[in-house]
Amino acid sequence: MARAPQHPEVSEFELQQVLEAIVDPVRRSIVQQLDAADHDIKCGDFDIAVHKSTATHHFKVLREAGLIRQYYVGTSRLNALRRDDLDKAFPGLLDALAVG
Amino acid sequence: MARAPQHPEVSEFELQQVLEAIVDPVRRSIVQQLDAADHDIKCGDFDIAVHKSTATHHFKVLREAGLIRQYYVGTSRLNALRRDDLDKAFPGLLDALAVG
DNA sequence: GCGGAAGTTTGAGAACTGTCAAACTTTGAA
DNA sequence: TTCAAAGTTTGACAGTTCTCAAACTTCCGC
Repeated sequence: MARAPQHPEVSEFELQQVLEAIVDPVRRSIVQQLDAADHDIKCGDFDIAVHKSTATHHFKVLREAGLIRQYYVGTSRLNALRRDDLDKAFPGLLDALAVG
Repeated sequence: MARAPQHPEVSEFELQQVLEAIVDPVRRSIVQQLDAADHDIKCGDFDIAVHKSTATHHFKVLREAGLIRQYYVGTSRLNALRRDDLDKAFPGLLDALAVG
C-alpha cells in the first residue's frame, strides 16, 4: 500500500475525468454515501455490492479524478469527499448529482 | 426514417441514463454546441469528427436520454436541446456541464 | 421520373472497463 | 512473534460501446 496516495490539485481537475468517474453506479453511490454522511468512511464500511478488489479499483478512479481524498489510519483507509475542491472546479455539479 | 422519433417525458428521465449520454465526449460536444447556439442545428451541421452513421447513433442516445428533441424538416433532421425539461428534472446539471 | 442530399440500418471489429479470484503487503493486537 | 484484519496488485474474462463501411430509405429539385 502506498503510504501517500496521489491526489490531483484542483487546478488539475478535468470535467471529462470527473464525469467518467461518477457515471458508474457503484462509484456514484460511494460519492452519495460520503455526501450524506457527516464523517469520513472506511473502504470496508460502504454499502456496495462488489468484491474488495473491485472496490479498490473504484476508489482509485474516484481519487484520481479528484472526487475523494484517501488517508490511512492503521490498516484502514478512510475516504473523504472533496466537496470544497469540486465546488471550486465545477460549481453546482455535485449538488445536481445529489438529486438522483 | 421514422416520421416521429420517440422522446421520453420529463417524468421518465433517469439520471443514470443522462449521465451515460453526456459522458461521451462527442455527445457532450453536441450538447454544448446546442447550448451555445440560439437555434436548432441539423445533424450534418455539427462540428464532430465521426462518420455519419456514428453520429446517428450518438443522436439516438441523446434523444432517448431526453437531452435533445429531433424533428424533420425536409430531408434534414433538426436537433433542439431540451433545456427546460432537463432543468426541471435535474436542476443545475446542464449549467454545471457548460463549464468544461 | 431521376439523381442527389441527408440520415438510418445492419454487421462487424477494436478497445475499454467492470468484475472476481488468488496471492501479497502492511498494520494492530494477542 | 504470530495471526487476523484491511486493502492492494495482478491476471483473466465477459460485456459493453464506439467506430466505420456498405446498402438502404426518404424527400426535394430539375
